[in-house]
Amino acid sequence: MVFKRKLDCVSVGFDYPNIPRAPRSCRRKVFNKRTDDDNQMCGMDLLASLAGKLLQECESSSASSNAFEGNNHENFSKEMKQEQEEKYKPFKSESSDLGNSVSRPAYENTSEKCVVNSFSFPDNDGILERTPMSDYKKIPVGCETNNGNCDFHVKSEGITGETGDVNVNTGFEQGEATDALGDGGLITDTCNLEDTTALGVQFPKSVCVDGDLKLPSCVNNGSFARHGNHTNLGRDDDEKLYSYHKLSNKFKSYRSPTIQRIRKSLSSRYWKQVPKDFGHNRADVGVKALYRKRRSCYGYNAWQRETIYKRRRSSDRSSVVTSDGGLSSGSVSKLPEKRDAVKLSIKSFKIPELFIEVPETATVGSLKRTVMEAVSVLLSGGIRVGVLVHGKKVRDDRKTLTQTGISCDENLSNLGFTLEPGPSKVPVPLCSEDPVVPTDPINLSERSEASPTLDSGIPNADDMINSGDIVDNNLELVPYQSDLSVDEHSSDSRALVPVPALEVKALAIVPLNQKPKRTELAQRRTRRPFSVTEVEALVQAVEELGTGRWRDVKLRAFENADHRTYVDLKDKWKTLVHTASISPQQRRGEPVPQELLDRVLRAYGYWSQHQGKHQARGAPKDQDMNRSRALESGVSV
DNA sequence: GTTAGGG
DNA sequence: CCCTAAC
Repeated sequence: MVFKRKLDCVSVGFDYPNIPRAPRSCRRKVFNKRTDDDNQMCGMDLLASLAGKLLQECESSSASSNAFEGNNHENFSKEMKQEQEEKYKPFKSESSDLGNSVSRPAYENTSEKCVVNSFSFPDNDGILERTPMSDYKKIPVGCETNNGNCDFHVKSEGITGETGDVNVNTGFEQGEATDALGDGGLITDTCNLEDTTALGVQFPKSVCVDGDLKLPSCVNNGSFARHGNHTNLGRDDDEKLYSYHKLSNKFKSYRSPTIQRIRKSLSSRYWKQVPKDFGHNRADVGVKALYRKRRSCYGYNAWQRETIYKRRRSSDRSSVVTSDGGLSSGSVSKLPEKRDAVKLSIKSFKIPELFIEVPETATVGSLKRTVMEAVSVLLSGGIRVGVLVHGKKVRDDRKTLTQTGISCDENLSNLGFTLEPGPSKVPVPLCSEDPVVPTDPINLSERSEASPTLDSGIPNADDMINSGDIVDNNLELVPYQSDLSVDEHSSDSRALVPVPALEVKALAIVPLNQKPKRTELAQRRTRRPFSVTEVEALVQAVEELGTGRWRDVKLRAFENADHRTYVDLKDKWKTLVHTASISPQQRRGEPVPQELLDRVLRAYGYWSQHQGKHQARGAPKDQDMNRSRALESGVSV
């Protein structure tokens, strides 16, 4: 089903900069609530805050794509339009001429759809091995010709201009991990590719290793010696991914259904879990309902933090065990002598496919930020690592590697890792609103996994299924819940769309009789300041439609901007009127051109006086607007 | 579901 | 941006 939806999504011709709603991880609330106990989690905070910051930038940037081509003749006098055209020539020049046709956003049919099949994580030790890359910032983006013809790198921040092969070295024998993705921050970059597919973005081999897992068998390689104590043990970062769908010609954004979690069993590092929305992202739920629902389902944050903390302690304990198991606490020189040490190198992890959609007019920067946001959210949303031995998932985290059959004596090619949606240990969302509470038996297995005491390591349903999907050392992400959806676990590795089934599963754990504490659960949407372009579109729409038809305004000027509700538009208009009424010195935020503010006042004055009178017919004449404005300001005309 | 207005 | 009353 998911796969099918994905195809639908790709084929549907909707085109709006697919700026996903901000991840909950960016929310201030979370950070404010943090206690001292969370100090250790600052790494995740950094990432989250970075994501938030990028998101804002992304928004302002991408907003430029919200080019409203207001060539609608319904309402405006020619003078007005000419004036506007004069003032927005640069803007209009990029827009298709829609003539007298129904007003359509100029970005229609001009957006880029990219499917990011995978992301390569930066090399943990990339600082040493990174190879310089040439500048690839300017990329030709053509919807028809080069669709998807782009590539994304995940780079460590501060190493601008460089990237490198993705290498996640994993050493079970060490304690402290180095988070290549965490503390240093992430940036994305793009470059062109020589080869693309219709649906997917391919990655140059130098960057994407296509999930190959190289497992040097017990080799005291230079890499290990070099990194010493800093060898990575894996990560505890959480991942989340986006997929964007539009159904019924309406754009829908699916938010991180595939919330996944990497768990590292040995590292003492811990990434703070960022609030995320499990659930309610089912395809059969309308966007609005989806939003509404989500807002009421965030009660698990505190709970989740607690859980994380507990898990971290558990993790630490595990680490100790490992250390006791023969590994001195960090003396690198000793390690090669340890016969029972297991060294393996994970060449790359493949991040699940991401749908990225940006308009052609979007800047490369906004593209980067869009991808960055998706990746950041993915990383923050929860992902976990599964270990496969001989294609069979090892569920018991308490088993030693030896017990599991992982040792240098064994053929490590039998060892595999999977990235799985994390929230199998779904904290119980305090959401009881959704009546859909499937009682899938799989949930039981998931629940048992959440409870270590019940974890017997006995293969269960998802074991079988996953082992069927991932039998080799391929690290491609396979939706952990692929078993719940019929069609998507085809061999197509691209079928890694966030799986709505995950939501079902998450919901399945929702207790029925728990009333949501709305005040605690509600989290604000991330603030997304209106760009000048958006303001212009809004002003124009209001000029044409008046101030009492926000739904129409929405449909006319922001139909494809799902993150702008008509309430948002109404609110923005309210603030615009206020802004226009105060002195420029008192204004904050991105300055709105005075010309626009003048138009705001003009329209405001006019529609204040013509409430409803002309609404059915349309906008006032320019002269009327001027007269109205003059009237309001007490100036005779 | 929309609109209007206070927070 | 949220919430809610009113329609």
